[in-house]
Amino acid sequence: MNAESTAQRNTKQRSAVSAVLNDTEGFNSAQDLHAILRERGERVGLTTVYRTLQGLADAGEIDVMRPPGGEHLYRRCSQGHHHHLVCRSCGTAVEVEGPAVESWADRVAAQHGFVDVSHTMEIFGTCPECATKR
Amino acid sequence: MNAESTAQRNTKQRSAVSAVLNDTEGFNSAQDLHAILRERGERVGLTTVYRTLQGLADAGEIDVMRPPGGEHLYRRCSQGHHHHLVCRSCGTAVEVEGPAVESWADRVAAQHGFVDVSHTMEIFGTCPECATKR
DNA sequence: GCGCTTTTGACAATCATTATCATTGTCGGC
DNA sequence: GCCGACAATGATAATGATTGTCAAAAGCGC
Repeated sequence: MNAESTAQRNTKQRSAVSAVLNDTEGFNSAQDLHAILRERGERVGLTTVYRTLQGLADAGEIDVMRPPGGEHLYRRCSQGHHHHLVCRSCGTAVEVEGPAVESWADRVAAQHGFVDVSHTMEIFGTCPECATKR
Repeated sequence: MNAESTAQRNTKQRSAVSAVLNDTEGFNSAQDLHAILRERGERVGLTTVYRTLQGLADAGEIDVMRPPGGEHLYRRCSQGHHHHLVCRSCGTAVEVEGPAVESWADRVAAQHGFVDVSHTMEIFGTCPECATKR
């Protein structure tokens, strides 16, 4: 048994996925990223995109969001723990930090005796641009 | 066209689904609820279960959770806005309130000019029982 | 009771994600 | 630089929850 099973090998595909995540701004679904790679002429299988994204997510290098609608969305984000304020219309995402929220979640969990605590939070709304447009 | 299309009719199926939600404690998937109805001898189609749950969720009578894993989980909850502290192992769910979180979310969204704001939050952890067991 | 309208439910369709497995590419040692 | 073991890849099939469809079967108002 070894906890250090970081037997990750460097492959072109992995770099390609990572590169696309660098170039794209908002959240993208796995299928979107796959399509972008295709357009770029990169030969990457859909399966690999999923696997790579999972790996990156596990490594904490990208953020995953599960919006109501069923698709997983991925995005390269700044390091550290933070949450997202997402526009329902255009998908623009703003990174926000809420130390108060973190501590509140931990505190509440501790009060109930829960350990090994994590949490998820997303804020949805309509951004100024989309609000004026409609 | 009428915005007041709350033309809900009372049917046995709807009562049955609601009854099961009353009897069950934790979160249940639509398929679980359907199975329970079957065991009870109620004749309810899977489609109807989904539709009924959606309706109840829209009406705010039940809560929906989308845990990482893909299934929608439903639960009858106390009225009003609140969040859940869920055990990863046994699924026990505690309702928690966090006025601070609500106001924080609203404030942050407002700062960025977002309107029509909503948010989702789930706290995951291991409950005392499961923690001592392992 | 009657008729209109909603609801139901069996089944098919959808669609993102995961599993499969033979082939290919990397890495580390020689 | 070359080789062999082993992880990574990727085309395809499988999975499985959710949604769509539409004829038949209840509700509700009168």
